[in-house]
Amino acid sequence: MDRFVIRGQKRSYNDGAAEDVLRASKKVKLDPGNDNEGIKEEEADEDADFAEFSHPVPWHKVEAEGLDCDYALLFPKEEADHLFKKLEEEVVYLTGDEAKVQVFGKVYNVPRKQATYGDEGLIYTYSGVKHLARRWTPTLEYILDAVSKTTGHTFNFVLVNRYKDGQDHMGEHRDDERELDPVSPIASVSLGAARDFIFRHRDTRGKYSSRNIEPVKLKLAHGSLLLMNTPTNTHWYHSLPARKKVLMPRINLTFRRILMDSKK
DNA sequence: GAAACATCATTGGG
DNA sequence: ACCCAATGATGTTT
Repeated sequence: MDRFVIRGQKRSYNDGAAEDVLRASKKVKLDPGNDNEGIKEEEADEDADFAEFSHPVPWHKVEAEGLDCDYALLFPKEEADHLFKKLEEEVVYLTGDEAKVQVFGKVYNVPRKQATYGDEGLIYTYSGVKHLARRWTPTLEYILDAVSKTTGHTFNFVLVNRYKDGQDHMGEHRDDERELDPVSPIASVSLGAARDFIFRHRDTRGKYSSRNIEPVKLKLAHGSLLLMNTPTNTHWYHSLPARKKVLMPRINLTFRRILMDSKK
């Protein structure tokens, strides 16, 4: 299977036909089995959308007030299958105290598995606990490379979250840690079981919310890439809700740019 | 009708 | 001021 060789291989969507594929697929439904409001089917400025990326894949703009995301299928199924398997072999998840979180005085296991990888010396803070990033594995480096080429952005860190089935989930939060580069997008790669992903505007939370803005609901497919651009993460919370009918695992990689010498 | 889902209030130490 | 997860209540959807 040499086409999965790490680095230096031509990607299947990068061949001569890519431009035609790109033109042909103006509108891809993210959630064909579900006719809901999930994605706004905007297709006004395809050219503008694609122009900013050096590595053309068919992007789909997801927009709302203060929300700006781009969604694309980055890896074809075969390759996504392979990458998932390799990550299952390579990724070392946090255990023990590092896999626990304290909420209202009680200690819980986080309802998923987490790992942090990145450039040497990078530290990620989750819920008050600092985690030293492990060195990149070959597969993570390969995916990092694909994401960088596709988005035109560089990243020096990835948070890996593994959801063993639909019971595993992540509560509503923002990725607005102080150590993150505020102008850099966050790139979220999904492998394995497709899961619902929900954005909620911060001003719609709670009983006496000041605004009435519809949530933005996506289904993150196997092999997909969701780019969350600024200022999405300052105005919108997101969550990965439990879905009891999902029986298979999902691995999510969120690539970030962490400021190295953050003198605050 | 039952199960799943959605939303809110409640719980506090760091 | 905010974050993090579970639980119970209540309402809605499938």
